Amino acid sequence: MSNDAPTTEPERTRAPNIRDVARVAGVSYQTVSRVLNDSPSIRPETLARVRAAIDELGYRPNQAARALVTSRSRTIGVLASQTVHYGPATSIQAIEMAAREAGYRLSITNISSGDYASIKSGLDYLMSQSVEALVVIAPQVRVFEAINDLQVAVPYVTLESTGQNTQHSLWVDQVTGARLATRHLIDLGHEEIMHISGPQDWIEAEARMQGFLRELDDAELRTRAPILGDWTASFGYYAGLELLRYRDFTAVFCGNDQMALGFMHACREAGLDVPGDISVVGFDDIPEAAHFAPPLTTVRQNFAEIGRRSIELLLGELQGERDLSHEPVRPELVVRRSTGPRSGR
Amino acid sequence: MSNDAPTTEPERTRAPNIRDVARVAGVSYQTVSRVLNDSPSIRPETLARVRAAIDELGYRPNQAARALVTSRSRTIGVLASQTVHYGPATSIQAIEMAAREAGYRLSITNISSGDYASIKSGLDYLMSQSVEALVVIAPQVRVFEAINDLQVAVPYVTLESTGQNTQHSLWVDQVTGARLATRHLIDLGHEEIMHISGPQDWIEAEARMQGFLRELDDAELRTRAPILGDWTASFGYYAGLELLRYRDFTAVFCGNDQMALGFMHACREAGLDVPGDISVVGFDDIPEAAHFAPPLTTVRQNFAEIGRRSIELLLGELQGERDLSHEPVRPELVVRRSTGPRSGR
DNA sequence: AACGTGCGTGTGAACGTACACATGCATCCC
DNA sequence: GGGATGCATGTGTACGTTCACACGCACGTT
Repeated sequence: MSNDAPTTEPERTRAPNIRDVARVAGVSYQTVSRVLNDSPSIRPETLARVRAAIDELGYRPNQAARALVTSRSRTIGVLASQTVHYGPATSIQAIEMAAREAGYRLSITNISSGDYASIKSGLDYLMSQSVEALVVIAPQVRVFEAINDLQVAVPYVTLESTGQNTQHSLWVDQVTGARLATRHLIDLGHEEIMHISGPQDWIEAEARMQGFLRELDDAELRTRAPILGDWTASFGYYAGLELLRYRDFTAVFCGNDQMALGFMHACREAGLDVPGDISVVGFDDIPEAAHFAPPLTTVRQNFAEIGRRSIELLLGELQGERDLSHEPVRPELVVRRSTGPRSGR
Repeated sequence: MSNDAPTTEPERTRAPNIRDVARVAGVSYQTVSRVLNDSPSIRPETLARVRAAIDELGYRPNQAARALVTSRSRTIGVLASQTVHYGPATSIQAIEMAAREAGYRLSITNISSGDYASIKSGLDYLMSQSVEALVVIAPQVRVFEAINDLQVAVPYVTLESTGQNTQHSLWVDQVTGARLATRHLIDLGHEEIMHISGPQDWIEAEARMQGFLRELDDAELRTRAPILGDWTASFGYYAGLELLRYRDFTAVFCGNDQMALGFMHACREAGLDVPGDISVVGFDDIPEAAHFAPPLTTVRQNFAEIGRRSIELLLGELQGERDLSHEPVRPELVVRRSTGPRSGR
């Protein structure tokens, strides 16, 4: 009763810690810590002993303890929307790889709807993860409000398209991309050109629309109100059915490839030939675009590059770099078969 | 010199902790902890005071400290591949939402190539995050090896298609899905049917192929070696160009919608009509499939459901539930315009 | 009146790591 | 040969939280 034999079986199946490693290696735990953090002043022999002990025990540093004491979470937050689409998905994948390479992990949050409450709750969640930085791939207009309201104090990057707010944004020159697409249609002789845009609270959509309108303006062609879509093929289809009832245009510039696909579907149903009767241009160059019927002329964006650069920018800022200016990411026109000269009709 | 005035400005811009909250609320830190953990025995008045203090200070619990002391990371790992595709992306999104709802966060790792080293390193990374559970959306054959080699001790779920290994897998009845698709072609009178499958180390691809072969077998039709693809539209296109040189078949069942798209592209180039000359069936029902030319007959999978169920299963296992059997997720045939009766030729 | 019982709250550990500092020892220079 | 310098390693402490336990008090029971 007086002895509970406290020394027997003191270990459960607890994960080994830094002190266990030290004991096995015959050094102090601090030396082990030094090995883990690549301290320069370690004797090669000691280093080897510690390494051996780590392998023997299958030791893994406890990230929680490390985060606690350094007060660095080594986490980058991603506020995303529509991640099932090719563009965001590709960027996120590149972000994930770049972050992992730099020793950061990712915390991704999808906001289902684009309303303010949903954005705020997503942002709130990321903050509760104490992310060190933030990448926004979402409708940004409302995100900016939320970032202010929640007093987000970490560096963040959004994809911004006009090169104005270079402080927090990765400059993707979508205006030029849209101008390229529009110019291409104008060069083919089209004078009545429609635009089916993305949702207006996406800066990407807004910039593409601006590029479209400016290019038409420069060519002194008639501009008309773009249709506000939602990025989906279905929207492109139904918008097409509607628009083709009047058919007072000979070309369409779609805000992304999916909507272009839907639109071309509507053309087929209306008995119209693409590009014989109507030319169609998309945006993004998703891998499927080359296999649409007909293969789609579109504007290629290097989404992976965008993802990598985002992380580059954030990491720079985390390391206290001041000058965060950068070259814009430039899209590129890919001409395929969905565009042709304006029909003589 | 003797006084460094140690009491002045003791606080930097440190985040408030549980003790700061306690001080403001006039209670002990333990009481604050109880509020945070929804302890039942708290006087309503005290609760309100603590809540007010939390709001006033903008306090957020430190997850690292919490993880350290509870030795629970509240993280679920996702080992993924090809996340830019619709299916995985949709499942992951559902997983993310279900996990977040349950108070878990996600750690997603993409493996770029499917080789063993890459898988192992991805898995290793997830283990270093001390994930509590694991979802695998990747070529699984090699993943199983890696899981054994690394002695993964956490519950994990893979998408498995045959209902054999119900211990660790979510049963998605893709065999039946493939049989549905094949049956549909047979019912239309086709007797020479090709199959372009996914990569063989994906269990999904394997199961779809099995379903295809078995259904042909039951109908006593000739089976031939499927083409082993890589899920991409481009592969479907080039495979199509090759296959159509002989054209000793009247229907094709593709392992996913993208390959079907590419195949139909090849048909157009070869001057063949779908479904007039050749019927095509896909798999997955991506949102774009309804707008292909022609709209694609395919097998719908509820990817979101799969994602939710995965988490449900894992959470159950984490809470010590023993009986993890479940109903299989059943795919469903969606007949559109890419299939038709065998031509009389 | 003495006793257990429950509720609401407080006190002392412990989790595993990194940082600041201290120590022992060899080396160097004048 | 003695002090300064550098290297390799060890000791205390803090990070913010939860858990096990202890405490005081009001209540009902014996």
